[in-house]
Amino acid sequence: MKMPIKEAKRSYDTKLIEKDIQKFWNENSIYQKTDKLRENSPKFSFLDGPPYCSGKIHLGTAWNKTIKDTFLRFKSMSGFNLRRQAGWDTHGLPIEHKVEGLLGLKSKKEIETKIGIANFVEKCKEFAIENKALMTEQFKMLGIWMDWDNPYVTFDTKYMESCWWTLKKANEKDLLINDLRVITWCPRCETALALAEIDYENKEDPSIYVKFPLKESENGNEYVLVWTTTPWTLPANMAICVHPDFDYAYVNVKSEVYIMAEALVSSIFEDQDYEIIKTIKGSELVGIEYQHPLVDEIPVQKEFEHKILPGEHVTLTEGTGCVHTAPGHGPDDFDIGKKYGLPIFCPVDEAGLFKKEAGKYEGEFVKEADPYIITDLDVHGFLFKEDVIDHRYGFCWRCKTPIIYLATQQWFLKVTDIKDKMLSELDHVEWVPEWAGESRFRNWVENARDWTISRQRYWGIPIPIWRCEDCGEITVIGSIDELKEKAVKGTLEGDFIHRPYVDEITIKCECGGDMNRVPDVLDVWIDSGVAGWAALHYPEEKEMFDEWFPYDFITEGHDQTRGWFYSQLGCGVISFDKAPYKKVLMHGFTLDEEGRKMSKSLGNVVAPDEVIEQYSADILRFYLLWGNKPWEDLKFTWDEIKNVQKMFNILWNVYVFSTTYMTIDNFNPTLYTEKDLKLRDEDRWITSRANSLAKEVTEALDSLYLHKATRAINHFILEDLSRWYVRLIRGRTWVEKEDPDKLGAYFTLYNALKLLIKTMAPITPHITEEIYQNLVKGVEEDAPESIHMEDWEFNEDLIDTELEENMDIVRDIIEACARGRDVARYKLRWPVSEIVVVSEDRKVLSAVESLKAVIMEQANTKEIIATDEFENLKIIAKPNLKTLGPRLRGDAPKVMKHLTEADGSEIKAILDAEGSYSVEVDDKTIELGVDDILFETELPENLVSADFDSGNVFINTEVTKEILSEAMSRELIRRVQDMRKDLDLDVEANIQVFVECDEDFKELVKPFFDFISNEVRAEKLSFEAQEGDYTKDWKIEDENLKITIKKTE
RNA sequence: GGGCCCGUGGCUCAGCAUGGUUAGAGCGCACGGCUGAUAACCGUGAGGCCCUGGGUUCGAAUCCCAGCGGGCCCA
Repeated sequence: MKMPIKEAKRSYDTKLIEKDIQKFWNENSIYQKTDKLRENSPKFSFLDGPPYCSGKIHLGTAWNKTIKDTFLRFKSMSGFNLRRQAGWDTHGLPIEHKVEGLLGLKSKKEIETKIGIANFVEKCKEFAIENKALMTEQFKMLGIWMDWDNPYVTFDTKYMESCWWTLKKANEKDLLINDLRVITWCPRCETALALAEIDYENKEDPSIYVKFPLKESENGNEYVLVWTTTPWTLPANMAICVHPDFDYAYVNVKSEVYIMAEALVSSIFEDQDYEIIKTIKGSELVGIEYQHPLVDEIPVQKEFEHKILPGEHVTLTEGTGCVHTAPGHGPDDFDIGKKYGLPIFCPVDEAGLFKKEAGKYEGEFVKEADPYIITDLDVHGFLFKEDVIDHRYGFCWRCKTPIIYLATQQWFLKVTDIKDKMLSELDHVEWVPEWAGESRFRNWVENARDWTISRQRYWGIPIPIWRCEDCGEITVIGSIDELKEKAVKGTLEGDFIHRPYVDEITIKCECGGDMNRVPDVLDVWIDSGVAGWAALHYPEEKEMFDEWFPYDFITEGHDQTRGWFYSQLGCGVISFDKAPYKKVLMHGFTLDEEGRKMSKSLGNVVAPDEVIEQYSADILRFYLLWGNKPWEDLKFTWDEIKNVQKMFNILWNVYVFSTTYMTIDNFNPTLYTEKDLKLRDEDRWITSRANSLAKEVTEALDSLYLHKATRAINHFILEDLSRWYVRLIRGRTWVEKEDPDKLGAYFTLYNALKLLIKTMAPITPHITEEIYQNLVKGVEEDAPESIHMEDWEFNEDLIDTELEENMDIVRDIIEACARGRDVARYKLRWPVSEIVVVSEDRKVLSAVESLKAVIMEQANTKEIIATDEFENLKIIAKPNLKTLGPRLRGDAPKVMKHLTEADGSEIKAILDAEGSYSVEVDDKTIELGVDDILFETELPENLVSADFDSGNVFINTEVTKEILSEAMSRELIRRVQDMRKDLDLDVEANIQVFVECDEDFKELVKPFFDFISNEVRAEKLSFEAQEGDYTKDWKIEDENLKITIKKTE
């Protein structure tokens, strides 16, 4: 025999519940059992986008995992065998920085000189492991079910091995190249950065116009005018680009001539007198030689030729149309340099310091050299104008140092060669929302450039390239076995695959020379890009891969357009010629209440633990899926969290209400079939609603419209269950016997609640489990051990849309009755004799007919009538003086007297039938037409009306003796109930009641003795004064009375 | 400069892919009510050029075009 349903705790103690439930899951291995349960079901594979091991999850991460968890729990209940391995991103700059800080290291060089790479890497690893453990706990607190015991971790040897394999694959396809190119560079981290590693923020920079003197000009006074915001790149100037098709003007100002785009002349010389001497095409300027403005400072510059070159990239949006070109410091510049055979002159080293070639500026940090360069230009008279500009600039995403462009030798993946394949693969991926893939991501891929994958750092997957010292040949190692086979020197044990151990391994080249590893590590975006197969350790292990790859579903934030969505697609195409995922949900960002990004510097970060601490994991989860559409940014607002909490409180109250009565009656739904019960319309209605809800939620979750699911649940709990159904059945729960009518309510409530918590389980796994363990497990012998092991199901046959529509109408009507009573100051506690519902809508009339009992009880009326016309209205006819006044003159008052005295409805009938009505006045007969008479209606006395959507209600508020008698009885009951509550009596406790009052009052309530006794659970109701446990004076209407209650044992 | 998204009462958001009575909630505000789910709850009311301007249509918050404002990504 199972434990029966127990009375729920009065207060909703979320923290305790969640702690207990998580303990229950742990101790009974519920997660493992749930997965095992569906082991032989159809597969559904999911890949977790690995969060970075920063140590603390933020709200966005919480949102991300909540979406994943909800969808996966839903899939699991729907009968799928899931792969939901958690993943961790562990390598890279953020941890390196953190460790540098911890160890008090100030530069990259100090890592090698002060503590050594081995110690440094070891520390990074320790740090990652620590953080991973911390974050796992935080995710568990949120109730996220993933395989936490067997996650994939990017520093695992096996994981890295799979990554190497992908690089080898790239090399086989000739997609792995080494090249000198201008790339984005962080001078603080002294490493290359990929586009995905750059943040853009506003920054102030100098904005200067520089005069480049022509080598030969008539009066020696002609200059090319050039604009730049990076003066430090001027030492590397090799050319000036003009657009061959634009018009260029020779502008004479004072005694000097400036060459620049004609279209921009007025914006540069706005307040000055100037004269355009001549205008020529840009193409005509090509080939003109000029002199570098800083030759005195940078002697090397004397050795170069400087010319004007054509450039299609030149625009007229800003500047002068003459573009300073430094092939060592800009991608466009670099392309021009290559095209015209310019030297790729880059006098800046990896730390951003000017090298010897930079002459006077040697040793200076580039950005700090700006003022010196500007001053020098000014001294030479080459500075035309100096200003400051506030513009968007790129920063290293981890250390926030402004990036610079440098020409360096790096390793690239030739994404440009596989771009077309990536785009065609993209067509096979389903995106939610559609535009995320069709527009946003497609646009990003279309503009893809080759991917710089080498990093000059330590904590990362070492690039698996060995190069021969003698012949320069390279080998890309694709597995540990291959390395072991080819290695001639170095350790091959322990964590040998990380730096520095891997650096010591040498390989024999075919030429007989020694091959050493290229000392770079890989861009961390490669780490996660290969997760699809590295997590399965492919190709070393093939079985799992065949079962699960490619993945059915992934979901991440919109920042991953340039990140993980992209890196996975690229790596997938390199490795398998296909996208590794089939369906993607792109979700939004969490913003603060003002819609700003949450960031430490703004101090507006809300931590998930803070929300869990104050509210609960379930409330946070529900809120995150409720506040907004998943793909839009979510403004986090505490007020809204509070709102969600209110909803859960109400759900809890419904649960408390249910268990209170079910416990008293020791109710067990498995003992009854529908034959034993009396089911009312409202029971069938809530059953229908519950199934409709389940259907709606199914569709919403399936399509990832998660907000629709939560909103539907919210509506059901508040409107249908709490505000309506519980209200309707309240009377039935108070009956003190094995009443089929009461049992019908219990039975229905039980099943509605059960279906509701099952439907909510994926979203709020704790509270639903809590209710399930008591309610369902309390009575159902063969119920699964956990709600999460239940099957996702609902019964479409129980959905009765007509009944649901009728109930909607009836609710409207009942609310209208309440409004009417309110206007008439007539309490709901007092019954009325009759209510008439008037509507021309047949649906309304039939709804009233079919749910008559509901209205009668809720509107507290003895009679309900539905009709399309209300006959009791008094119709008053009045003359239309606008038409009659001028016509009748003196007779008008007489006609008025006649009309008001006559029966209005009779006049209306005649007028409607004959089109006119005649009045006899002083021997005259006056014919009145339709326009001559106005009708007004008047409610008979004791009648009050109110409107609802498609009609009106009329309430008869006449207080007859019978009505008053019942009203007084109910008033009395209310008082006694109030006193019971003051005494804090058990719901089922019996009492004795003694009432002292006038004889009149006694007579009034006498017919309701039994009713009163029953309602207040009085064994004895007497009108004699007697001592008791509690006595209180009351006033009902004008009646003073004294009530005494005595507890009975 | 380009791509994408967003713009609905004071606030947070539905509704918009599929155009159709009077645009819905909740919070807040004002007023009222209820009292065995009650450290709750319920009702009523005020409050909307649905960003602006064009267009398509019998009909536009919804579809199309242009603009304005905000955000993200890129140049």
